[in-house]
Amino acid sequence: MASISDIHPRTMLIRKLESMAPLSPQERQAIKDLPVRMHAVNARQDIVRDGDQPQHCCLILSGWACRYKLLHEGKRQILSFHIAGDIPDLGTLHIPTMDHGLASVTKATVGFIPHENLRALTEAFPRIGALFWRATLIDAGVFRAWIVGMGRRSAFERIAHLFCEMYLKLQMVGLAGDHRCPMPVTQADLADALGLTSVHVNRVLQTMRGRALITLRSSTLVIAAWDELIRVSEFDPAYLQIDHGLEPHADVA
Amino acid sequence: MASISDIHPRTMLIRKLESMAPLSPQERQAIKDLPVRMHAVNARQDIVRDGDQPQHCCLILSGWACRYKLLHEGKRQILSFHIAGDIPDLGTLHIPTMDHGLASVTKATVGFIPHENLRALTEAFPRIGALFWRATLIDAGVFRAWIVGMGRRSAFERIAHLFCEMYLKLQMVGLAGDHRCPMPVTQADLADALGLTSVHVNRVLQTMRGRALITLRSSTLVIAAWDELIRVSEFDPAYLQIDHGLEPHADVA
DNA sequence: CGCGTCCTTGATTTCGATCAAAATATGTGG
DNA sequence: CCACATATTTTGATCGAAATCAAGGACGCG
Repeated sequence: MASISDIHPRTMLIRKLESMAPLSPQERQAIKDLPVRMHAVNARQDIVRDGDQPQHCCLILSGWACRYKLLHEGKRQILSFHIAGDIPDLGTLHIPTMDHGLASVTKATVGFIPHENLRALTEAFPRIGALFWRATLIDAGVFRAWIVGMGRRSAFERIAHLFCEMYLKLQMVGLAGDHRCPMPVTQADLADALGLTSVHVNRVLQTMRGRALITLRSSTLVIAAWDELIRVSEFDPAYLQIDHGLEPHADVA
Repeated sequence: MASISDIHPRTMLIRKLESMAPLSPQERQAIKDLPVRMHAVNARQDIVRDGDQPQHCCLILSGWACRYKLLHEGKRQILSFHIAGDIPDLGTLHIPTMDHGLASVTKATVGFIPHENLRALTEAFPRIGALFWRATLIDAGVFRAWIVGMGRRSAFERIAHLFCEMYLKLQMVGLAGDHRCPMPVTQADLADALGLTSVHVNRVLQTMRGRALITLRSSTLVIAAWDELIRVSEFDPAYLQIDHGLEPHADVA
């Protein structure tokens, strides 16, 4: 039974950054010294609102979150999904006003870290600053992948592509494996993420199940035919910058 | 008659950065000292290819460029348009392998700046590093705006939105004004940028002309009904981070 | 002035949207 | 643990925006 106190927020951050590049003991310590204000949020709650000028960044510790934008007549576009280890609003360090909202998808735990401490951290340890920058660049790569999907892929291909993407993202932080991962989103959420309607998402999912490509029940996705999903969606994981075979380089002060 | 030698590459960069934040004399000087290798490219030529690992960044000095991704059966998705002052591949400083291509749209002049010099610059002047980071964050905001458009806007609204976006981007660097700007793209380019077909773009443009919203002839866009275009496309310029309160571009010699 | 690129037009098709309602989960308080 | 309320998924019928296919026509440009 996980409770807030079981989550070690700074460890989560260290693990995430070390999946990109090794950290020195001093860097690790500086991260451990960051003040993090823990916060539990219910499903479907705003964490940061469109137009806000937050003075802290939000580290996701458990659950899923999403960025979104609301349009006229209740239309919504989800811009990205975020999982443990992500800091979706890192950009507020340099762009003060949010041009979109950040909300929980599921019940979630988030840690708020004041801008001033993050700034002090990146000033004291420019390599950490570079990793933060790199994280936002990877996010941008995901945005580009979504643009490609929305512009040039069918509904079927888009859904398949998103499943591959989320599976790998979850796998990176140890939350997926064996072609099985959490997928705690409604079909309406998927629709809002992929530029479709929930009715159509439903029909495509049935096709996928019918072809025995996936199962998706009680918020768990099982990808029965990984290669096939990769193939039909032309999924190339390069943009996720998964750093396999990361041997710890001892040097680089 | 502008020739390569008339373009002052470092001045372009200084002007761009100063549109985001004022620079100190030392910072300006360091930028002036950057080595820039000038290069003229014809229309529709690759500048950086998908999969490349460039050792330099590309500063656009004149003309238009675009990022793009190719898919099966010749499908293409344009991911962004870039104009003078942009460094579309700044991200290669921290993400070595390109996950998309960069090509000229028109004849263009570009300046290549070695990574090592840019890295030295950002190490010596962290504030410039922050501005570079900020520039990539603004790019990400544009990606998000495109996602919203492709997901939830009609063809008409998408085209209108893009026109507003490009007009303001051009205005920021002094290349547009009076609701008139260059728009040197084919209808097929627009289609590939917006997830449409050129046939449909053509028909929507005719509708726009018919309603006297725009004229678009010989690569020049005139927006006859700015407010109307803004309204129908729900265009909110916030994501472009246009910093009013600094006069547009007092010439920096 | 000829040729390739780009734009335009028409006819037809299709993928996904829309509208409406039923069936099934999920959750909550008593 | 059940009963009720709410949210989500599923199904069916119809519609519509944009794609596709196919030809002409216009224009820059060398």
